Amino acid sequence: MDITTTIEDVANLAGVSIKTVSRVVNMEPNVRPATRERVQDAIRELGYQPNPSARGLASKRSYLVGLFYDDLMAESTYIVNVQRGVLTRCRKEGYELLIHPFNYHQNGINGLAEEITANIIKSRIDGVILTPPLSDLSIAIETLKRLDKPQIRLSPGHHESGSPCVYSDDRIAARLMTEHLIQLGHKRIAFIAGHSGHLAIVHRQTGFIDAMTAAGLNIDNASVSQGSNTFESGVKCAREILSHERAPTAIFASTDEMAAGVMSVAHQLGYSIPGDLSVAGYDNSQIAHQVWPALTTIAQPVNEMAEIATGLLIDQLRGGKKSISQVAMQSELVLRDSTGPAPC
Amino acid sequence: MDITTTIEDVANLAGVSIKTVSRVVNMEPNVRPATRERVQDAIRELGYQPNPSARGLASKRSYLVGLFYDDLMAESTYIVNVQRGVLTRCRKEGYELLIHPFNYHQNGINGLAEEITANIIKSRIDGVILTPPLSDLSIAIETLKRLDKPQIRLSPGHHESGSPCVYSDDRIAARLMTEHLIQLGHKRIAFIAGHSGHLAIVHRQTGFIDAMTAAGLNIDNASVSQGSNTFESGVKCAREILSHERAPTAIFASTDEMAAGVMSVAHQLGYSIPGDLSVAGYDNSQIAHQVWPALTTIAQPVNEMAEIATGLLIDQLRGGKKSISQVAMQSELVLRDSTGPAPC
DNA sequence: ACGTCTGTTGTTAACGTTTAAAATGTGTAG
DNA sequence: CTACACATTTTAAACGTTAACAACAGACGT
Repeated sequence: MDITTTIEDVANLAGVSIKTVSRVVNMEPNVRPATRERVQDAIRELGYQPNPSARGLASKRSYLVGLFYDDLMAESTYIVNVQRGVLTRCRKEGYELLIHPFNYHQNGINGLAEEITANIIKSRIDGVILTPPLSDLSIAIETLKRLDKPQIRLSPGHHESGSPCVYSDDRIAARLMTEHLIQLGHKRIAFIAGHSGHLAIVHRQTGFIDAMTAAGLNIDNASVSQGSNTFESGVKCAREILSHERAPTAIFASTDEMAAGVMSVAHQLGYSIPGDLSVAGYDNSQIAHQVWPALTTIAQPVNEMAEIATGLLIDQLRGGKKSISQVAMQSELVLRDSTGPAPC
Repeated sequence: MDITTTIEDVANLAGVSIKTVSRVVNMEPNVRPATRERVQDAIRELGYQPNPSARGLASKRSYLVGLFYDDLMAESTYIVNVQRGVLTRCRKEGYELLIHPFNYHQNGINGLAEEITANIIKSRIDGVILTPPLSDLSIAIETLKRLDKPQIRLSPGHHESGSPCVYSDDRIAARLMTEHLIQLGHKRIAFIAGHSGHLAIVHRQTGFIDAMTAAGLNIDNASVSQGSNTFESGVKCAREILSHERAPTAIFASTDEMAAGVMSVAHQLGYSIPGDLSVAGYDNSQIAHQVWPALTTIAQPVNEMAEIATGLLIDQLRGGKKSISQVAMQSELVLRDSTGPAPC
């Protein structure tokens, strides 16, 4: 129970050398089952916890993983869930998590490389989990490679880079959502794109276009407007979209925040949702439950993806199987009350 | 620039012993300015970064601080801002942050003590930042004291415990908000309380009662209803409150999420805000901007509080001034468009 | 000039673990 | 019964830093 119990105490109690204790602790082979048992008993009895600093010094590992994300995303449901998933896995595997938000919009893209380098050198991180939009910046990927830091990316789609990655295909999911709207009879559907620095947004837009094209529906200039992921930008876009003479009967916003902005405007303008206008979002954020009616959206299994990614990273750190480098996960269409049949 | 540069390399380049380099790195006294300069040049030239594991091993410090919070709060704007503030200060001071969400609702309050103990022993944390509602549980405070871990609390009000704390007085701020509503001419004001496990909520309710009593306004049973901090609970309470024959003309919800729930119901029932009904929240969460009209609320300087708290903790860790143990910060009334004059 | 103090620098031994190499046992084939 | 291979265990030397103490230098009072 004492925090100052050392490997030597355990060795003495078990009547073996410290190296044998080390073997047991690290689950190394070549320990006789009986010995292993004896050591484990001693560990339990003394409540021994290996000293991470000593370990780190001797083995040149820190048992720390870093979560790198865009500070602008810090408040998003996405990042919070990633944190949760990563933490869950870290605890299981005996790793700790260091969170590192980045502010690369001020210093530009080169500043980012420097900032990453500084962070890696200063912190003793063993490996990095990269989240969007950082995970889609080759400068980030390459910088970490140059520093020889194991990394795993969470990404909105398949990627050629060959760097290990857990992804869900946003293009397919966006297509799914659009098809849902089309099935409800909507013909004039508007899409609100988001921050173009996010690859996810690009994929979602492509998925929208895929579905529209496949259904033979018209995509004119007015069909796609440019937001920036935020509620406010959703408001702005909606004002514009709904001011047109032949306004769409459905709006698919590429983030839930923007969709919430759309709904707010729609209510103000007297639209009934989904009677007059269907609204769909993407991400299954908290806000999707906090609007009325509840928002139809796409849910990625963020928690699970983060857990899996962390697992893969730790495998990599343990020098194990580098084979599995790309894992695909399925997003889900969550039908709620903000979408309904097109008005006649 | 090489990550494997050691203190010895620096010592050789500067022509001094490693101890002198150590002195310079740790800003210890008794180094001649000229020597210090020479060492600093060498450090710069080699891009030397002290090895944290070696440091930790020798000094029994880890340069890691832990942020302990309730996992249920993980998605709140509050916790996100605390994370940001803490990180800002940690970076300045050369510390790293370990985030530790706790799930003590399943295992009960005793489970919490064990969980904290396990976390402290396993992780090499030097000190802990406790956030509400953990910071108001004496079991948490006492457990850390027993483990001899320096701690600092972020709290919604003054506290007798004597443990160091940065707080903003929620009672006073809630009184301020209530007075604002009273000044607008409201006489029937409803208060929606939140999760009673949060001391903040209790203080906010007391502040509400303070103001009502001081103004000679009636507080009957119907004036205070019981929510649980969430949007959904706000919806539930609002349905009830607004179903009464003499419904209030203003509702003060003790969290923004609940206030947003209230607004959603009010819109559905055809109330105009703030024409027919004023709504106020607390926390200045993201959602306060994402409702229409924008929500009048109370803003705590969360970022700043977290920074200061972290600074105090690190001072403590450095063995410095333990004198300043309670810092009070001012919350601010943020007037937006959801509150207005009472209807005649 | 001498000792003494004070500020500066150096030396040596931890700190608790892993790694590499050496030593001991244990079983099996000849 | 011996020898050799192989599994298990021990020993000794890192790892890079700080802590404790020793040594040295120059300033100062006597």
